[in-house]
Amino acid sequence: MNEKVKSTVEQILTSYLETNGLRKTPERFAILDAVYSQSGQFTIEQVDKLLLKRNFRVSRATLYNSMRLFLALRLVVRHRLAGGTFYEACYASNSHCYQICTLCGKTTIVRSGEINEAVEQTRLRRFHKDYYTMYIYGVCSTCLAKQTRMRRKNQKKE
Amino acid sequence: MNEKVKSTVEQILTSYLETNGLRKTPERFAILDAVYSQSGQFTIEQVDKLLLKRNFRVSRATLYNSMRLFLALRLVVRHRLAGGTFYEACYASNSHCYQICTLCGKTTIVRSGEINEAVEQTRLRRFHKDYYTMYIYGVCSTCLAKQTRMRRKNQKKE
DNA sequence: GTCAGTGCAAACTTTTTGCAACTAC
DNA sequence: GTAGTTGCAAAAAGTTTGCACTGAC
Repeated sequence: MNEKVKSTVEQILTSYLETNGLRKTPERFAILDAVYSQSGQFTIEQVDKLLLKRNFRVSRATLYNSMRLFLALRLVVRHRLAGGTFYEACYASNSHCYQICTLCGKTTIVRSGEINEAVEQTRLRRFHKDYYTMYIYGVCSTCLAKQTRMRRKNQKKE
Repeated sequence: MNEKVKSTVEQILTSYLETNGLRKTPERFAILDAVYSQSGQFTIEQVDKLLLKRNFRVSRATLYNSMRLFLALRLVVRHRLAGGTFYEACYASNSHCYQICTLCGKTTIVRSGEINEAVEQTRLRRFHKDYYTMYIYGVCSTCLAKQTRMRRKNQKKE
């Protein structure tokens, strides 16, 4: 993640902490930086490892506390998928759409104006929309190819 | 859930087990029936409780194994939300859209032709679409009203 | 100096696993 | 009879909590 984004989210965190009378601890900023140094989806474990590599030790509790804070500020999103819990830095994009392969678990972000539009258009009853998360499940081309190959093999056997 | 649906899903399970050389154990059918006796979202715990009420004891392992089986057959969907993990009976409707209140956690199913259409229209790269799950986050009218009342109160104080 | 925040370890929740016993086929 | 399944208990994974200590303000 580039430095400009990092300084922007740092700014968001700073002003949130200040206006709410919370403390600007080095841990929070170190964790935020580590989060925005990840590419794509990552686990709590990976954040911890990166921090250690940078010689910054934090406790599990602090790590989870900070992630919960970032989650509330929507500086990260959390995905609790079949393969486990993953986080993702998400500054400035509130709604998200992913395609997930049900065979290998590979997850890719999808950008679709049509879907955005459709959600926008949809009127919900007794509800004020804020943002959405969508998971489109299916089979990626790699797994599809494997399946096809498999089937051919089995047919030859018979 | 009505009896017709129950017998249909039982049928689906039966034929799956038969064609795959798996066993039609009483546990599997008891659990499936309990799942389809729930209304709306439910937890593993609730399924267990209903089974106990019916004098049918199953181990945790069997419960989870069966749910995993039903998940694969798409007789249930699993939601791993902030408030915990919930399951939902879902025969014959593959894609799902929910509105979730980020304040009280209330979840309601949304039926939107527009969204279905939009997903249908969206072309994904190197991916064969199957079904989707969408969560629209926001604030429900009840919580919205509470917030508004709260604000008025605070303004009066000042 | 004060209190929010941290580290630590233990607790807790949820889910999985290994193994012996059981049973559907 | 023989695998596929189950029950049990222990383990694993993921997350929270209580408490003493620390450090940002």
